[in-house]
Amino acid sequence: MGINAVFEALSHPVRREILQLLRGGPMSAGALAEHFTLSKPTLSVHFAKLKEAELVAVERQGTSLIYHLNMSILEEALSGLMSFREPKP
Amino acid sequence: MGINAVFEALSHPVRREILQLLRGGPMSAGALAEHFTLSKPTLSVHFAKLKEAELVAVERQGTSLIYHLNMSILEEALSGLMSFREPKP
DNA sequence: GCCTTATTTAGTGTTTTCTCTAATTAGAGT
DNA sequence: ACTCTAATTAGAGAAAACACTAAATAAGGC
Repeated sequence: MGINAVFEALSHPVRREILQLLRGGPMSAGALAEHFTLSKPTLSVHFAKLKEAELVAVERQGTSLIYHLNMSILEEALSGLMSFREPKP
Repeated sequence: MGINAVFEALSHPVRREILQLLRGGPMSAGALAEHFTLSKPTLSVHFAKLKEAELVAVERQGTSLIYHLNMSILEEALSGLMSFREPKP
């Protein structure tokens, strides 16, 4: 369930760019959307996929939803890829 | 072009499992196919995507095609993910 | 309670992915 | 040349992904 969703989420360039943007710190959905020419609903669907993969977490702040990176899942995916480098046990 | 194809290739569980199998050393298309319940043509399409992403390389040996891991591309994708861990420059 | 702002959910059409079976290519041996 | 094995390419259909516009939800200020 988990690892599949993570790699599926990472497969789209827009979603990877969203993660890049979040490296600079938490951002609202609207602020993120301004960096793309896509419509807000389209971006919202991308956010949902990143959230489903737990690559990002959401927190409400007034009327805004603030997204931020979830490092631990990223580390997990990372170490999964890392294991390719070691000879099979 | 390159990085997109790599993440696209990594997005399918079967293709990730193919890479896992290749960790044990080079294998022929047929030998790889035996590890799955999918048809050989289907697997062949997965091989093609991995090859397009340059995650694997092919070499003919008689009537067989031998696939093996291309570490350098894997390292590249890896360090690309790694950069998420560092604060933005 | 009503209006505004921020964002998501619903509905729709198009494009892409994934799988299959059938046909084709490539090399090796007789 | 013929045949066998190994693997790919071609064609087709079902399922999923992606983008849009329009409608719904949630919180805050008047």
